[in-house]
Amino acid sequence: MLELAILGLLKEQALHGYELKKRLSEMLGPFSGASFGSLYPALRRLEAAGAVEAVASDPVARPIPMTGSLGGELAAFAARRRSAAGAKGGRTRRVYAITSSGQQLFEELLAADSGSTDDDRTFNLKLAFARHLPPAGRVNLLERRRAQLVQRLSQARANARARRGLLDAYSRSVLEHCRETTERDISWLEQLIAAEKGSVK
Amino acid sequence: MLELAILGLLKEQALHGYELKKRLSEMLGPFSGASFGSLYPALRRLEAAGAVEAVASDPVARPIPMTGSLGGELAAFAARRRSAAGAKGGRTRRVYAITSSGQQLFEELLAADSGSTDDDRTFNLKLAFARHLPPAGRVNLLERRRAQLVQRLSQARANARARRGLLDAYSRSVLEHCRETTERDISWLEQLIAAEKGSVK
DNA sequence: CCCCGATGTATCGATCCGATATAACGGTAG
DNA sequence: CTACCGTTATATCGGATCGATACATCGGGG
Repeated sequence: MLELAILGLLKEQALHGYELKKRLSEMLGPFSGASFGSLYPALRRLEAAGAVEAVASDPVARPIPMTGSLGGELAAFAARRRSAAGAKGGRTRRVYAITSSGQQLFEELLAADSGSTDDDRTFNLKLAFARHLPPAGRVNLLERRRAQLVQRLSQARANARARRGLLDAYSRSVLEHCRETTERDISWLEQLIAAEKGSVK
Repeated sequence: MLELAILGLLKEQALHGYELKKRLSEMLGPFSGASFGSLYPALRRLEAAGAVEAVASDPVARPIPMTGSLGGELAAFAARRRSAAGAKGGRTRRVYAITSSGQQLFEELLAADSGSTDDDRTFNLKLAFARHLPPAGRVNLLERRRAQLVQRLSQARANARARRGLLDAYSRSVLEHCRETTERDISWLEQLIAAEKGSVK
């Protein structure tokens, strides 16, 4: 859910699309579900829903080039002209800020269960924003994830028993590596859960 | 690339959509990029491209219910009637087999480089089919993947240095866990590469 | 001065996903 | 026997995402 990621970042400060994407990429690694082709439509959706609003078509928003006030006014004029002309691309920044209804939407999305259909990426995203969750919500998120991985693991094991011998070495290697990764994920989660409960106590 | 997965499975034996999905799910875990909403369109694409062909609208393809030849003929008739009526859903199996041009397409997709835009799932898929690759192709695949992960890792580290202190404990935990997972992936790859080179020698 | 690379917004087509509809079959409870 | 239910099976829809590409502006170096 890209919306959640966007709202979470805008919650801290108003940003424009390009910067948003950079932060997203470095926050979730390269597998963030963030590309311009999905980011800009998502921003439009959020804007249409009233969850975010454009705060300033601030042209480049950089310390004024100190050639007197004239420079600033010219830049502003140029921005207006570009905006009015329906410029199809270009460098004029569109800075978005979160609204109060966006804040609310963020809370809802963060706490949403989605009935175990929570993607791997969605979980990482939610955990990265766990600071905005109440302690009970954090534990809940971690426990749900843990249950999901445990189930996935037992299913993988049952499957491995059923098909032992039918697969070649490469397939088996992939499967086993996945199994190990899942096991490590689970023990990571258990550490986090323990830490969470320890801090509450 | 779902096409690659489908062709790889059909290479071993002719299958229908439902079975294809089951094998896909247990082959790549639950993150196989396989859902009916993408599987059936992919089959249609492959059929249109001549890479696969329907071999029999075999109704349930089960040992004939031993009531003489009549049972079989009735079933075949029912299947023909259903097929002609343009049935919108239902249980009539559509079994697909790979064609020689499909074999060729499979080789191409498996060996394709895609200029480092290879997804995590795509890599796992290709590795699972590495048996169909020449030894040099296997090493190439593994080395490419390793280079990709090494780059991802160094980027993540540079990023961590830059933003140290700006992130809360949850974000940092996610990031660090990702880093560890990537490191393990790399050492796994290095094992595979060593094994591959050892077996060649 | 002019081109190059980084910054920035935007869109297109293709693909993939989750939900849902449709339908036939096997078994079992009444 | 039938009425229902869970599994098997194909198919489609709308929406989300992706990768590629286009367009536009700015700063800096040759």
